[in-house]
Amino acid sequence: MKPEYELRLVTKAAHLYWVEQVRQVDIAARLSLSQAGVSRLLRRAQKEGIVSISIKPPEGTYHLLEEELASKLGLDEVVVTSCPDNSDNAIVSSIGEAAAQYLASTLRESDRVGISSWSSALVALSEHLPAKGQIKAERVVQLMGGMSHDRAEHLAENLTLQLANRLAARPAFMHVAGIASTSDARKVFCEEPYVRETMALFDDLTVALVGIGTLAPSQFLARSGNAFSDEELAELAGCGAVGDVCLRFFDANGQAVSHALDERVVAISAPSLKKVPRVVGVAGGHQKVASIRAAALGGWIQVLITDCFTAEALAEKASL
Amino acid sequence: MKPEYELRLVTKAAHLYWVEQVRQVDIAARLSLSQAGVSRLLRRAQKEGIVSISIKPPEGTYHLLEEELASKLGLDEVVVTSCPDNSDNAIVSSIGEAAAQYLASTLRESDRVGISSWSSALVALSEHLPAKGQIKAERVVQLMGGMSHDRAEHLAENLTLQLANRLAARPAFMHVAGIASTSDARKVFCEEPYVRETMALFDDLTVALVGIGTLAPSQFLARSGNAFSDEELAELAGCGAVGDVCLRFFDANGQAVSHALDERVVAISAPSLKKVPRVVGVAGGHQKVASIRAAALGGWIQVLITDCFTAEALAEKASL
DNA sequence: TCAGTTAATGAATAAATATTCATAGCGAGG
DNA sequence: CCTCGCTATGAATATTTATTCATTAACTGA
Repeated sequence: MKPEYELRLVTKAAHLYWVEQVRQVDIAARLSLSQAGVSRLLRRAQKEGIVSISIKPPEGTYHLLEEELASKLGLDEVVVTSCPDNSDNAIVSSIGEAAAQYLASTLRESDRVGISSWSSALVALSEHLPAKGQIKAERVVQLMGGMSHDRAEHLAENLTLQLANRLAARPAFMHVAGIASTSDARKVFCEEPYVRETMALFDDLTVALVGIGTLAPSQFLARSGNAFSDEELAELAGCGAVGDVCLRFFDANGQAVSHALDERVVAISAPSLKKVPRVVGVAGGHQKVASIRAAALGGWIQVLITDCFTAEALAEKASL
Repeated sequence: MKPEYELRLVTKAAHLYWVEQVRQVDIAARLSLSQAGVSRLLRRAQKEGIVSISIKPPEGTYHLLEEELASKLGLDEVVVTSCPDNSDNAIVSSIGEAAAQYLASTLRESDRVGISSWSSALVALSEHLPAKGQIKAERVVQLMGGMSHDRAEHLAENLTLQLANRLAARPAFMHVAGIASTSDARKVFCEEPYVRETMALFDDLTVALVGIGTLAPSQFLARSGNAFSDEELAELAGCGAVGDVCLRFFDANGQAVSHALDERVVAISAPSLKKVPRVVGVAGGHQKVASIRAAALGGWIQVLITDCFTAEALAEKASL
């Protein structure tokens, strides 16, 4: 058959199928060939680029950026939220809400959820979950100690509790400070029955919700009074550390930085954290770009929820 | 659920499905919903115009023009061929070839094919059919008399014979002139056994291949010596006739023009012609635009095969 | 608060599409 | 002229997608 007429058939079939929405059997009848033949014509039309299918993302969605980040950072999924401006307030609120949506649509009743604390984004997440519990989980497990020693904020416990309530899940608390004064003190903490019980759940989690920290303690964290000192931070920086997840620090490529301070942290261990099937990092802000990138590259998180400004910066940085 | 996140899901599903070619079940798994849900998201994506599918016709194909003509002229199918220039030679050759392709891909072995003659495009059609007969028909039936009275060309018979040979079909000839000198003479012709036999087949055709004539006899037709005189043509024109199929004349809207000359034509009758399920008109050239349009509007043909220049002119005319 | 209505959901099923397989035509090389 | 391998084809089948249906959740107006 003349190639020109063949092309005409391909084009016609493509038009009928994709534009006029005609079924393949009907096209087959009209073109006097079998349905299998039409299927083949259509495959050819795709291969030869006669049809082009394009997705135009609605305002406020960023699927290309998400794809790009997921592939460049080796993540399973990236959610990029639109955000009115790049202030920390706006970012925290928008990614918190998105994270809530993400949880709402992916959480199963059988999930055992770990939660790191000291993150305003995670607080926002919890607050955006519907209070009426149609979204459920089995357990909500606090991943790091968080009790403030000089204020009665009990922030980490509060967050864990609130999340557990909203998810109609049984909570597991740490009830101790996240940073012990010495490694021996940490050992003592870990011997506490509460803590042992909770830590026993770490290897059985299905999801973890974590913030991603930078070396400079966030205002939030500083206010809690529960952070490393400037000297300690400087020492970590000297070892190449750029950020942390649950106070487990890593360098710019995500490689774990081992350091004596590690021994004072009362939290899920790096190996246990890496064994959690789905770690969801919720973070945004220009000061966090480097640590987010590192957390992703190092495999500390599988899912990233961030805002469009941070996402842009990450994409730019990743493409260098 | 927040409409923004919902949109994100729709977009994501659309991207995965149409760009990444992921199966709905796999998308469902990734998005944590059922396959039915994905199907619904995708439907929404189409409805809301998030996906746009466009067909870009390869060089030399004219599917939009074909669609337009088919709908405006009320035809089942239109084939528009590309054509190097708008000379009659180029047109006849290209539409002849296209018509051959069309026949090749739509003719069944059980088809009974009528053929009008006196048309250079039909000659080209026949010549472009592969001589080795993989395309077959049951019968090839001459629809009009065509024997020249002063030259031994036997053109119509030749065409019928050639077509029958190429289609491995049994031919049925008229063996008389297409225009009798008087209506009585026509009656005598029609009593001829040959003619009666052939005409008996007219009501049982499945396809007819016809040229479309203008009032000014074509050079081809004039040379055959078998045409109406200038006075007769003027008379027809006076009745509003603009063209003919098988010497059955019609006006600009395709309404049959009845006239005494009708009684002298030895050919398939207008009613019989209109009963043929699929009449394929093969014609092109700027002088034929009006008669092609009329033939289509009057329901004389169901399929039109023409060139891109004529098609453009038809589309322009039809949109007025 | 509660019945009545509407909308959303996924399992089951129906419909549509892709693939497999057996067959037939065609060209190249004996 | 024949045989081999290649391609093209449609019937049968497997896979994938759309729809139906029953259930549940959410919303509305007493």
